[in-house]
Amino acid sequence: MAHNPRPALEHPQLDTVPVTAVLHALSDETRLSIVHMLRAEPEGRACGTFPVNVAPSTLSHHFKVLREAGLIHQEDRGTQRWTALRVRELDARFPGFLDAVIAATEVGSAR
Amino acid sequence: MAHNPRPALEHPQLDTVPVTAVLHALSDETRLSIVHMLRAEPEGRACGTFPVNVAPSTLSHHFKVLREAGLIHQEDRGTQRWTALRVRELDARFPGFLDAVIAATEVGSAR
DNA sequence: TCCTTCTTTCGAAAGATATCGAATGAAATC
DNA sequence: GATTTCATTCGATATCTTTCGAAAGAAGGA
Repeated sequence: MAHNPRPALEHPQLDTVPVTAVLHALSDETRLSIVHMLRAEPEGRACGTFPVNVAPSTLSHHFKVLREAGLIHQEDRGTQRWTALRVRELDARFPGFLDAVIAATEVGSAR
Repeated sequence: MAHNPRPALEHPQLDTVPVTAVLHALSDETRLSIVHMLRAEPEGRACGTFPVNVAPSTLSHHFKVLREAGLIHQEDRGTQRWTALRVRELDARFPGFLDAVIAATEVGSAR
């Protein structure tokens, strides 16, 4: 059997993403912590390197939600998948939003 | 039988509300539209006067979610319940957040 | 007191979500 | 080609959400 190459990942244009989808994507603790980490690393990082307390399959699910909400960009690099925040596009589409969320999380007595 | 007075409504301190709860509260279209309307009316308005497409019991549920997330304040006035956005407190706790969400909704090709 | 108005609670149903383990797939290396 | 690594999909489950209609409760006015 011939090997099929990995399917291209879909990244929606931010214009087409409902604001509610973005808010929903961020309303989960695990996902919010991922966004928070990515905010501090503009280069991004590999999926498996996030220190989260869920199984790999669950983590994969969360990445899918984040990607489909337009929050992250992912690309394959060898056996790993590189993940980065779509900072510029997000700032353009939702001015001030990302910063406000990050700031709110940092103050965060409560997450 | 003596009539019991209406129970006092609980309004959490914003310090104690997880950011994720706020995000979740806003991630529903109906609730987001309510917040949007309230943003334009600092005095607030009566529960029943919101032009939304859900049954009264459903609307009541949404108000509860918004209230418990610290987004709105409610008080009884006669037979009606007056609802207002907790703008000042929200701006203090989550600087820039409310404005960013409202702005994002207004641009809103997609909600 | 009776009736109307406003809103909530209750019970129930349908749908979405987070979670995991096992199996699968692709890339790189041996 | 075989093996290892990285990440996903699948199937299953438990929980949470949204939604409604019916019933109940409180306030105010007739």
